Amino acid sequence: MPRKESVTEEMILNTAFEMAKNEGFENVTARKVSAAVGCSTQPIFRVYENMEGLLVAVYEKASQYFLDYFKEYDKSSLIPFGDLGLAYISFAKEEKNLFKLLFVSDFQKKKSMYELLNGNDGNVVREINLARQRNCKDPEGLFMKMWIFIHGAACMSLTGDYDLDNAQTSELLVASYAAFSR
Amino acid sequence: MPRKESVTEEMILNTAFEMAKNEGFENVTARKVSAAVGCSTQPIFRVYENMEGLLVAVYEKASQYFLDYFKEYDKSSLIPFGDLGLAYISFAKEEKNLFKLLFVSDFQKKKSMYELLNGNDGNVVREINLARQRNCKDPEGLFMKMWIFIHGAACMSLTGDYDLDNAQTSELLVASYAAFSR
DNA sequence: ATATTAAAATAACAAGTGTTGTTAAAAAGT
DNA sequence: ACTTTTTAACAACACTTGTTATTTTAATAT
Repeated sequence: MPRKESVTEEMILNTAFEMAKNEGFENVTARKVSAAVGCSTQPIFRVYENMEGLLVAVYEKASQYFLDYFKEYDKSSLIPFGDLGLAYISFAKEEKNLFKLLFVSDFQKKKSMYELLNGNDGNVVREINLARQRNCKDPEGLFMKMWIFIHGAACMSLTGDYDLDNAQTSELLVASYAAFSR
Repeated sequence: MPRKESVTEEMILNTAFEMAKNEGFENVTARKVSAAVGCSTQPIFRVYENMEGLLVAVYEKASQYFLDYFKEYDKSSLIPFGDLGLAYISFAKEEKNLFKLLFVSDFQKKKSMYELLNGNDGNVVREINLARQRNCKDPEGLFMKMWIFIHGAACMSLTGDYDLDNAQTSELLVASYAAFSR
């Protein structure tokens, strides 16, 4: 006897996510989402308790999107942190809005950088172990230095102050690994 | 014959700047500024054509504030880019809101990172020349690498992912200079 | 067919934003 | 005193935000 739902949680979340991706997280508003879905604001508040609920869901989807992005990424780097770093910088360049949300915003429910990077597959731990296998004496310290560098390049790309392509970035990471790991 | 002005441009700008510094640039609104000044919104629009005019003035004041901050900063680093880098990271830690405005936001009227850093005194050029004097073969390339690293540390401090004090940071910069400059 | 019941639409509220008439107030020349 | 001129306040407009009360719509069981 109840009316069949025509606006699903999936429709709302996908639309809100695309909006965060294309127009920025701060532009995800109830009215804009509902207009894009093609409904009133009401279905949003049936599915989510309030806007914060939807925004948390968008954030979660964004973090999963990043992990999937990395999983799909070419894994041919010769150095530890090379693939992860190249994917990270490339993600910053290609998905500025999502990168900002995940790694530079002060969104309340944000995970720490390490937690998000590591993911369920232990991306960071794996790379640190790889460095250890290569007789690096302080793999954690190496990770710290490498990641400060990688994060710096990624953040500079957001403001247009970093303009190297993937091949050049790859060389740069190899050079910085060589510099830091002696 | 004119009525004496009781709300000056200086009062408005100083108040708006303090607000950007303490509560964030995005919270500088006409009503909040006027409430803090203790007047109506009217004087703001007498002095500035519109809010963008005030915001640009706040931005300019913030960039001057950064340059003054650097000028006052301890200049005892033994390496090129050491003082500038340490001041930059320290500024990011102490003045998160202003740092975000100046170096990570997408404010329309923003200067490029290099332009702002260099300032009127040629801070960057001076450091690059210092590196050249020390027989560095590619001082510009060294600056790029060093600054990617420095910017990375500064940005990570914004999100709580970098937690070294000034002494540790100083050591880190010396180490990275040693690594990059061979 | 009709009653039931949940979904969706409509419309509104309250709070916030930039901005702009209009009006009151005050200082100074006449 | 009176007029001129500038400043500032008040109030309002038009807009956006999250949220919610009310009404309409649709699907099904009876």
